[in-house]
Amino acid sequence: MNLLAAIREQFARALVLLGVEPGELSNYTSLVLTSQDAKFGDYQANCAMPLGKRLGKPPREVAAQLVAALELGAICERPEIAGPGFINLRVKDDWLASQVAGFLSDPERQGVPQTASPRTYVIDYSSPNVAKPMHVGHIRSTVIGDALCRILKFAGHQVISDNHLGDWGTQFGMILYGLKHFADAKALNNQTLEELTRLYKLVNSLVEYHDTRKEKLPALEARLAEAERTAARLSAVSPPSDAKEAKQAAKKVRQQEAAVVELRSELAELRAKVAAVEADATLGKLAAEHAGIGQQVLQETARLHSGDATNIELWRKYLPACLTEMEAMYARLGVRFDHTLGESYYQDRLRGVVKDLCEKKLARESDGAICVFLEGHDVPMIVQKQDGAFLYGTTDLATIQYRMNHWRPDAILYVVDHRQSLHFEQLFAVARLWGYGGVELQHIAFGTVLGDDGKPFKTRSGASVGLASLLDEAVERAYAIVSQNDDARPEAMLSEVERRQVAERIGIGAIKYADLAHNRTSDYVFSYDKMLAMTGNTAAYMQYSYARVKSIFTKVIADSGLPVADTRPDATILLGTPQERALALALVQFAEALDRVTTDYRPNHLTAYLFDLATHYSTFFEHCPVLRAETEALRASRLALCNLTARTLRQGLELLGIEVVERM
RNA sequence: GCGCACGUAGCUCAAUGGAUAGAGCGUCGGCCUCCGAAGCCGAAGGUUGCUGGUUCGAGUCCAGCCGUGCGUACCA
Repeated sequence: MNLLAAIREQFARALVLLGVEPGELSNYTSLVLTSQDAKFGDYQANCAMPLGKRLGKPPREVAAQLVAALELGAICERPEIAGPGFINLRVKDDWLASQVAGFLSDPERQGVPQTASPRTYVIDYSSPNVAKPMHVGHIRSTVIGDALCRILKFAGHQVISDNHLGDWGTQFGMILYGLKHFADAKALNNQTLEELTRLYKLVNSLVEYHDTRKEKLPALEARLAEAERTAARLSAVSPPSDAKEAKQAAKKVRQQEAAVVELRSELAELRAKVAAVEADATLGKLAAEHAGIGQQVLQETARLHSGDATNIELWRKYLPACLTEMEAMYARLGVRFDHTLGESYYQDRLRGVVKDLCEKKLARESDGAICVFLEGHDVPMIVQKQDGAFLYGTTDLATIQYRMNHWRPDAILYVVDHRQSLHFEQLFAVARLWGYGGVELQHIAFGTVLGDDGKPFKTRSGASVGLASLLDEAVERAYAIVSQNDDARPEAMLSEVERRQVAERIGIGAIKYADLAHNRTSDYVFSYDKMLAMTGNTAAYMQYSYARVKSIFTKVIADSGLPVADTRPDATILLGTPQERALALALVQFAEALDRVTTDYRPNHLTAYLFDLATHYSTFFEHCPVLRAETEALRASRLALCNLTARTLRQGLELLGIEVVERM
């Protein structure tokens, strides 16, 4: 059971007796919380203060009435009223003990209830572009989305995971252009994917080159000139006599000068990039020969969309190589999807979407494009370009329509970079106007992965880091750590094969855990050293904690000679020390942690819980001898606590998509 | 310009409108003839960017300012 939920139910009953309307109950029951500080008990109810205000009675009096109306005797000690009207609750030791004992015969769920109101979720995550190698930016979407799928499913919801691949957009137009102009037939045959990647990168850099020369550089030069003029003007003005105004004016000058410096360095960077292309004999020649490449790429894309036979055939022929590569990556990450319906899947529905939007007067022509104008937005959502091509917004609308028709979900979650929040705001607004008001549409936004310098994580040369090499590096470092530790033992414990397996799990786990442990909405700094640290809130530490618990059972097996060293499901749990009690309470609160994750889709609540559980276990382990316990009954009880801790750690990590190791 | 995020210990980050804002790393001090010390026990470290407001109660909500990042009509 969910202890917090059970206590809240009791409070709901009591609140009704005090005259609170059923519709307002949750305003008050939501103020029943786990205590931040153990000295205030295990749970606290803070509802007497607002209720007292509402009823015009002293809060402490209301608290006393609530306490009198509560029927929590089976679960809690007599509630205490403290301060202005806090009601502090302490869970009874014997109730805790019997709950925990019950978990022993429930290895699948450890007392975590299935939700009473199951919903159907579609979770849209990962969604890489084909041919464009997956990079560090894809990891968060993939890892967070996968964890949310696992947790919602475990909670008893129906979950449909869908990988909405970018397999139909401009990036494939680049491949098409590359195939037609730069392909090496032999390489294309033998090393298809490598060649496609090469083509993508080549075309992309040429497009970038021309775009920079024609658009970005002039724009930046204009901005710089403007900034320089403003700076000159500001510094020419004589300072105002008023001290405060003078200070502000001086500050403006400083800011403007700083802006000029920044723009100059930006300009120098762009010029250097252009110069680098021109200095490269091959690249420079290609750039000169393909001056209109940007437009041409868009035309290739448009031709694909309009059903051009050649482009369709090339697309069919070369898409599979891209997909195979992705599947290998997902296999390594332990991520799977129920569906992989990419953008291409919806291409024949796009025309109909636009037509329908026009007929319903939601969309209209503007500057040659078909747009949906939305109240409160300066820019419209464009659903069809001047050249007739559709955009990802169009595809996203078609996708919503498809998902609603086929799966009838209660919620669709999009696990996508926060930079796309404007797009989703518009998409959801249009979807609601279009008739999909009943479904919960949520952008599960997350922050950028940064390097040590606080800027988006890149290699030293400025390229984005490929996902494969990222994983390799983490696993390599994990291997070094595992080997070093094992070598430091009097006698090595792990075989080479085992070391490799452990390193893979620790390395991949480290990356996933670091991602999940941070509040998803904020950016976070990527650091191998931090994520692979054996101390602190890391996957390695959690895995260590698990292995350490398991080692007790290894010892039991060795000593007793019994093949299975599990605890008896009928063991009695004894909670004679504060450490045992704290551990038992932590075990019971697993359900609450999962609940917190599902209410606002934040996996970091689960990592925080697991770290807390591991810490409670360490304290328990330090203070309470297990195998050398004073009595046989105490030994059985403590072994049971160890067993349940191991199970909860394993289960919790599994819900995050992280594998444990039995020893390391 | 407009819009959206964010600003918390030296660093990396938590915190559901609740009591004295918490962890880890780092620093300092204790604890291994004893189940994995990758640990435990303890100390130091904060005007939660600033100023107001709402509230019995604000890191959290509102307004204004300062700073950072991102986005802003035909890429995704």
